[in-house]
Amino acid sequence: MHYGYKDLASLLKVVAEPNRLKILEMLSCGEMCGCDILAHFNFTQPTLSHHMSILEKSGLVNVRKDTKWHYYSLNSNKKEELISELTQILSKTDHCICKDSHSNC
Amino acid sequence: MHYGYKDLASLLKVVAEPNRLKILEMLSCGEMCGCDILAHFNFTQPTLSHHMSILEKSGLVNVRKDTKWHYYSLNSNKKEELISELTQILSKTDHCICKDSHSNC
DNA sequence: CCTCCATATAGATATTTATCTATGTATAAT
DNA sequence: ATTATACATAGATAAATATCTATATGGAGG
Repeated sequence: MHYGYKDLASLLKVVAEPNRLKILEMLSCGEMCGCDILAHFNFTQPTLSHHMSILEKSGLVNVRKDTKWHYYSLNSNKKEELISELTQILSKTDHCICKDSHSNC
Repeated sequence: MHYGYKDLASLLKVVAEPNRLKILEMLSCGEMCGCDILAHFNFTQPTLSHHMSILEKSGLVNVRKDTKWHYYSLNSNKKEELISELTQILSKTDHCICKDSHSNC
């Protein structure tokens, strides 16, 4: 159920990039194909392909492939999961590492 | 009021590191000094110093310096700000870039 | 004054990563 | 068939960064 530090950090790294943040914001409005996304950026198509691949592998973005076009959309479940995990790790909880018997704090 | 993509990405980068996530979780339980934090990790003291410096500069962590010891604590306002900004950018809103007249999506 | 302890700084290194150019693949249209 | 379009892959490069060792700073206590 809960992510480890490494897994959550990996997911946060996906989001910790200005261009990917902008892409995610765009997808929050609805499905878009790659070429329409690309039109909003100054970088090249292989760079977008790289970013979309990272977003896809993270699970934050889904793809629907219709012949030539790839339609990308935000995975709301994964988005909620990210925010939930981040919120919990930054909040005082019972299962905090400081409540651990191995801890000396 | 709102962060730009670059600013939010910078703040997310601070959090997108497993050791810093663990530090922040520890601080969510309350104030801790550097040497107590260090005891929970396998890396060296300069490495902790590096991580604490990043956390401090980001505003996510406050420091209270009492002679030899530095007591670190979580800045709840900044934490809330981070979660709020991330939530908003991933949510369908009126000021989304897709509503921009310069956009063609 | 000298020694321990907590923290910071300097400098080096290895890894990651965002970007590019060049090219490949697959589908659509003429 | 040929050309154009959408996307992916390969390989190179420059920048960022997490870590280390070595050393400095500065307070506490004998």
